[in-house]
Order: sequence, then C-alpha cells, then structure tokens
Amino acid sequence: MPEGHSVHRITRQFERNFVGHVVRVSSPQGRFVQGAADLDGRRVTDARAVGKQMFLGFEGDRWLRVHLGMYGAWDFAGDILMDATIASANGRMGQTNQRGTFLDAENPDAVVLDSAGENSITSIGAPRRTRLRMSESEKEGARPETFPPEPIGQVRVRLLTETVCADLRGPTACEVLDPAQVEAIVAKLGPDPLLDPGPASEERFTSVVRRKPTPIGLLLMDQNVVAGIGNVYRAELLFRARLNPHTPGRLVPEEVVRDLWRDWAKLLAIGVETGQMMTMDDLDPEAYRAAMASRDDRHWVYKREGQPCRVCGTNIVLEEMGARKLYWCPRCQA
DNA sequence: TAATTATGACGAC
DNA sequence: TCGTCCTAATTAC
Repeated sequence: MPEGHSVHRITRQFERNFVGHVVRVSSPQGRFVQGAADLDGRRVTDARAVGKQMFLGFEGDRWLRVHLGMYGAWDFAGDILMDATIASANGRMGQTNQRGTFLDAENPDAVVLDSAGENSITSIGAPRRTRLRMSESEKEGARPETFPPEPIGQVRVRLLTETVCADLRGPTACEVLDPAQVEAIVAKLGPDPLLDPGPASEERFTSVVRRKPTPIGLLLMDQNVVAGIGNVYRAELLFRARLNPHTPGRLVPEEVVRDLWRDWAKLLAIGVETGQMMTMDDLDPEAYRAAMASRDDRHWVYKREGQPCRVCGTNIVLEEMGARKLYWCPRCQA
C-alpha cells in the first residue's frame, strides 16, 4: 500500500544499514532462489528510490528492483541504525502477538520494550535491537529472541548483514537487473520531486499534462507522468487544488498544473519526514497532534465518502476512476 | 473459518 | 474493462 514517501523512507533505512556491507541473500519462500543466489555474497553499493520503486545496487553491476505493490512490506530486525526521521516518527509503538505478526501500532495500550528495557524510548545515534515493519507506514514490533530471526510468513527475499536482517514479503516486483535495464525503467517513469527537484521536472510534468485529453484524476496516478503518487495522494492533491478530477489535463490552467506539482513536492517531503500521509495543512498544534494520532482525521476527502466536506459540508462522494476508488467533494471541486 | 479489504500494475480482450 | 498476481490483517458469520 505504499506511495512514494514510504519507498523513500525504506531506501533511507537501506542506505543506513546495508550500503557498504557484504550481504547474504536468500529466498526462504523459495520463489526467488536464482536471483538470491546471484546476489549472495556481494557488497551493496547503492540504494535509490524512484517513485514507488526501489533499486538496490550490488557489486558486479547487479541491481535488485523491488516494487511493493498493494501489500508488500520490508521487515527489518536486529541492531538497526535508525534514520533520524524514522526514529522520531516512531515514538508510538505496537507489539507482536504470539504468532509474531504485527498488531496495530496505533493501539494506545500497546507497549514495547527496546533493548534497554525502557518503554518507548527512541535513540537515534545508536543501533536499536528491534523489529520494524516498513510498508505504507511503520510499525515496531517486539524484539525477536534470536538473530537472525526465524522467517515469519512468506519471505520472498532475506538480506542479511552481521547485525541487520531485512525481509521482503508480498512484492509485486522483485528481480535482478543489469544497469541498462534499470536505466530503461527509470527513463520511462515520470519525474519524482525528491529525485529530480529542479525546475526541469516541473516543466516536464506541466507540458505532459497540458497536452493530454485524459482526466487529471487519471494523469496523477500515471507513473509515467509523475512518479510516486497513489490513490491517497491523488484524491488529496485534487481537493487541495479544488480541481474536478474529470477535467482533461489540457484544460487545466497552466498555473494550476504547476501548483499541483509543487504541492506534490510539498506533501511528499512531509510524508518522508513524518512517515504519515498528512495532507491537511495549517492546523494549529493541538489539531495537528490529533490528526496525526487518528487515521480518520488526516485527510480532506480520502475514505470520507458520505461524510460532510470539511470545507463546505457537502457529502464527499466515491466513484471509480482508473479501477480505483476516487473520493472528492462535488461542490469544492466543481 | 471464510470473506473482505488494501495507499498497484499488467496483460488479454 | 476485466481478470490476475502478490499477502496479511481485520471483519463477518
């Protein structure tokens, strides 16, 4: 379920814990045995996020391409070096049940012990012995008894250093590529504001959108037009722009298209820093805390069908667009 | 225990 | 436009 922000966060964790290390690579599930054997024993040289995809570079011109799709996830375990943004975003914690699966991190009664045996202490500099699931957001689980831990469920790939283990489950794509193949995939993707922050990206996005007869609600989800936007950010960006999702791209005023791009860059940056898809701005500190605490209060329109618009009171509607659920306010986005 | 759901993307018609 | 693939948590029965 991750959109672009989560992939950038996951990539940061790989930069911090894997780049520069020789890794053991395996496929406990058995569905990536060949690829794992090819990568096993090589040094990780690079970790890059492009839109919703992550590319992990290995010595010998090998790249691992991973796309998490709707329900893929990375589980980190061991003595994990926390990226500063990830450590600070995870003051609230979940715990694992007896089967070792992750419970809801938003359960206020959940308590987890870190390596020092203290409750909910996040240390940034030192590695923390813990278990961390990264998909759409992050959930911290109970510390495993052993290292490396027994694989839980369907683990497509396990990457292992001396101290850290990363398990990939449920990806929609997981393959080994050569540099030319990586280049071909990246070239086809639209710009990612974090990867290409320059004005050229805004130009490219704007000119493509302004040429197309396709509804803007579909263009925003098209990874070849702009990389990293998913169903949540689509709905929220359109509302924030007060834009009707059915408007053909070429009929959206140029300045509005440019604003869309800049707003996406802004929301992505917030998502990467906080780990949450917070799409409501200008909240006072109290309202902001409440919004971050409750998934129900974080968005203008997403998953709010039948509820009154936060701005005009009109009921938010739900319709299918691009085989996905689109939420919007028919009055504000007339 | 089964059905449902999910913040993707692809290929066949 | 539809079916298909990937998996786990939650909800319904």
